[in-house]
Amino acid sequence: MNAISKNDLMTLLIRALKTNGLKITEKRQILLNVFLKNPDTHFDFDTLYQEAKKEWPHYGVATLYRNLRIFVDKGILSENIIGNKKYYELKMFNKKKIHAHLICKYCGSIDEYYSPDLVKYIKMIDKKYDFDVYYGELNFYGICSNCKRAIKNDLK
Amino acid sequence: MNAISKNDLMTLLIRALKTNGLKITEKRQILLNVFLKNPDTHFDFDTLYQEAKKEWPHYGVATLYRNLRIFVDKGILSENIIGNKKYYELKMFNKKKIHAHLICKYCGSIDEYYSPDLVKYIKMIDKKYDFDVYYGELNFYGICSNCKRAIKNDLK
DNA sequence: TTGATTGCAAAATATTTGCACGTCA
DNA sequence: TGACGTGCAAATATTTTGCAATCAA
Repeated sequence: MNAISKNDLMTLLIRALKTNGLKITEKRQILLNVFLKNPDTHFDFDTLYQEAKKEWPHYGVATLYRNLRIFVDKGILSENIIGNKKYYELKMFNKKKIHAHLICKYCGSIDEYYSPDLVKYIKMIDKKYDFDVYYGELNFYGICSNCKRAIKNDLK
Repeated sequence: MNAISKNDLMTLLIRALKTNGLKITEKRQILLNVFLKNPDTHFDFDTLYQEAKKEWPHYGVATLYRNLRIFVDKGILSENIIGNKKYYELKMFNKKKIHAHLICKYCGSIDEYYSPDLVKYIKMIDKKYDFDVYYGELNFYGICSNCKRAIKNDLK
């Protein structure tokens, strides 16, 4: 196994900042670190804000809003709106790039789903509509297997 | 051709209101009529508000917000968030139900796309993840054919 | 040094709510 | 009539902006 360490990932992220002409500030590192600590999570604004404040109590909302926007623009984070909330995730972790979210209406869990069929499907859109897809948001709402099981048990 | 007339569609919508225990008020009819007038359009709040005000100058924001939420909850309208805006469309027109939006980053146009492959794709998710999909939002961002052509001409 | 970044507070937007009045069934 | 719906204004929530101070390069 050659899993990439969190330190390595941070190095990559810092390189990404440099590449984009952004300064490596402590506030930005704190933010990116929140993502690194929990790579599979989709964070909403409030959670990010609370987590950032744990590291730096004076972290300002404006700073967070500004950096989120910059990071999304520069392609470091992706933004996904589910329900009424915006969720952010490190694009780095989604080498799969375009993936789908499976959102459970019962427990609110957000899982990711990816398959080569999705790529095939997108290529088909390109061809059929002469539309160049370069990014996609796919949200499927439904009931996850855990909740299905729980519901069945309740009915017993 | 047996195209359904707008009157018929309004009748269906009114029936939908009744079925859901909602009163048939003038304000609601005005709102639904905005959608009927332009069936293929995805309306944002401001556009809906302006259109409603044309028919009833005192139409209030609260009324519009409330009715939009009710209609979305009852499944009469669907809500889709693109960029920072919420867009609404009559579900009635989307018998296809789950369809994708092709959003052009240049001109902002929003086209709809549907194919049986999408249905197949969703069924696969059901099976593979044991996740019951009952609704989906799919937004693909890219460049539409018109803009591609325009860009090519500019480069000449 | 110098332009980018930050925190704070204020401003601008977006959305919801309380309430008196109106109206659909 | 009576519950539901509406408009207005006020309250909240969300996001952006101006600006002086600070910081990274």
